[in-house]
Amino acid sequence: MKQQLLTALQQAVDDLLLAQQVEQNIHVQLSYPRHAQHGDYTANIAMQLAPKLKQKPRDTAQLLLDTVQWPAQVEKTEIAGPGFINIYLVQGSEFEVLRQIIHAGESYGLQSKKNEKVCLEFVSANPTGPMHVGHGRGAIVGDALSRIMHSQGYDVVREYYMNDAGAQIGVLTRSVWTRMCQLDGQDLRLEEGCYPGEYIIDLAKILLEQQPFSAWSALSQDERDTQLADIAIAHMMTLIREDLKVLNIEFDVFFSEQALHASGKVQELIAQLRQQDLVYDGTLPPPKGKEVKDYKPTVQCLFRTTQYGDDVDRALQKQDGSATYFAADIAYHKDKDDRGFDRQINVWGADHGGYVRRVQAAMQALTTKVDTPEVILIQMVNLTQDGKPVRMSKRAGTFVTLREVVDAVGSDAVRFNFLTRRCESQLDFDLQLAKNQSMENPVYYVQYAYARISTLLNRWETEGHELHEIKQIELHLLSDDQCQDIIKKLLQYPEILANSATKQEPYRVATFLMNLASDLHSYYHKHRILGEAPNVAQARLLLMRAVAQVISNALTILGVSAPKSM
RNA sequence: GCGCCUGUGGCUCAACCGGAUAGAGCAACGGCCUUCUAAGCCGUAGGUUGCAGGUUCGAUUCCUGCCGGGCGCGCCA
Repeated sequence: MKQQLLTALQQAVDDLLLAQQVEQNIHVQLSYPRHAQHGDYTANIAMQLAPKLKQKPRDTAQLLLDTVQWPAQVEKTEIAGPGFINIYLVQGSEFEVLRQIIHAGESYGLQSKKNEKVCLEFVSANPTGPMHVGHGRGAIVGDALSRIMHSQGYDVVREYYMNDAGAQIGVLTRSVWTRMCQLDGQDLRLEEGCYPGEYIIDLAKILLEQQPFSAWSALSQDERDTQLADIAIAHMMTLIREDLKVLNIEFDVFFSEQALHASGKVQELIAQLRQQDLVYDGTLPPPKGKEVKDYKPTVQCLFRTTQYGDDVDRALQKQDGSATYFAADIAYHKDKDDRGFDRQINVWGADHGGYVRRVQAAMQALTTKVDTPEVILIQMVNLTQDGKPVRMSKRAGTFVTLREVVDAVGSDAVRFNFLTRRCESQLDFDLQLAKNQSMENPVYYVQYAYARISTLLNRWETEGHELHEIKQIELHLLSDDQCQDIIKKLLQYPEILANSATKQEPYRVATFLMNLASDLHSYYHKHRILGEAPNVAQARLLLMRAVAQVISNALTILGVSAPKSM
């Protein structure tokens, strides 16, 4: 419907521009007025057009209205306020959406295949310990986004980049080995910087069960480190996968940084860049913003990222000649491009904000694609306990695991809680509050609405009644304001979902659900359904079915369950 | 110092690509369960959208400057 209106109006605008010999393209937008008194749809086009035509907006609106060929469902139009064109549909045309929903069922809101391959990378937490609450936000947003984009026809691959190479793996093996030594009875202290968490001790025990300490210590240090690292990483990834699993999150691809190094692709890349004169040997200025004691200017292999908008050129090799994290990361993103993805989207924590530009710069140099990868920065989760801030750090061992929270309040509550806010806003998460007052979580508000409807439908059937086909139902019984509000929301759901995908903002779906649930609760309270005359009951049940369907569809897309009873 | 994000009732957040009268929840106060789930509903109170300019017919939204909060700024990852 909206599309038809747009087309009609656009035609009139184009004609008008042509007639007035204004060479400009302007595309019409229709929005839903906040107040019902302003019609079913409203257009602000006249106000945008008027200055270009040197007219008064209301006059322009009139000119447009004189020529528009509206579809038959348009009852009337009016010019209002400074020049809005308000459109009113024929009574009853709004019921079409109910027919659509009942007919489409689970697929209401979905879109057909777009033939666009998207690589969505998220979580990518270091395999050095279980996930903490901060990781959870990125995990949930990324997962929800993948579902939302999938629903809109994108071909989404969900990818986890395992940082299973580099210094933190050394720290991990050192930590484990120290614990193993301690378990063997040695009086050893955990070195500065090692991971103090309990989970390391668990791992140490597992390793000692595999073979006795004597066997481990018989190995050369290199050999031992390699073996320990392999097992430790595998173990940590298992933990992480389990943590994700309880949140209903799974990945298509786990991409290993180590494998990338081993394949020689990183060195290859550097060689290739050198050939293209994109790297050079130079010195970096000392870092700004904080005192650096041991800064020594050294000659390094640098990538000319400044040519693509970065602040300084970035090092690809450390002093010892090994590749930097950045070098591997470029190779990784290049690899994704080679794998044929049309788009790369990365969900990163805000602490990686400064890193975005250099990766994009590198990708621009390598592929000429601008804005690749697209990065969604998730702002930090400020964890508090009883109102007091808790610093989360794997190194300090002061973190609250994601698992702990999920076990306490459940996947649905955690997911929805993290999805109700925009990614750009910081999030306070009080552990105690989350556990105690989980009932306040808006997810229950939404699920409750669904459960109420389910009960109604269930009772209706157990009492031996049937649900009528939509053509038998007296739809005009759904003409009061409250019904109309609900129907309008149902109508807007596909657009909300589409916007949520294009803008990559899952919170829109969550917000929509809360609004719809609010309407439902209000309606439910005000109107009886089962006790009414059969024709009234049938009509209202139809509305209920449609609402339940949309709630269920939207919850599913957010990865949240829709229980039939609570 | 520079870059990114952010500032909306006491608190947590909405407001569709700039639209008409800025909306919810929590907290406060007052009501509603012999009837489909009170995890709910209805009402009252609470706002100069951080401040100052600018662009526009029109600004919470865009631009500039200031103020406040967060994150980041070597060869760590």
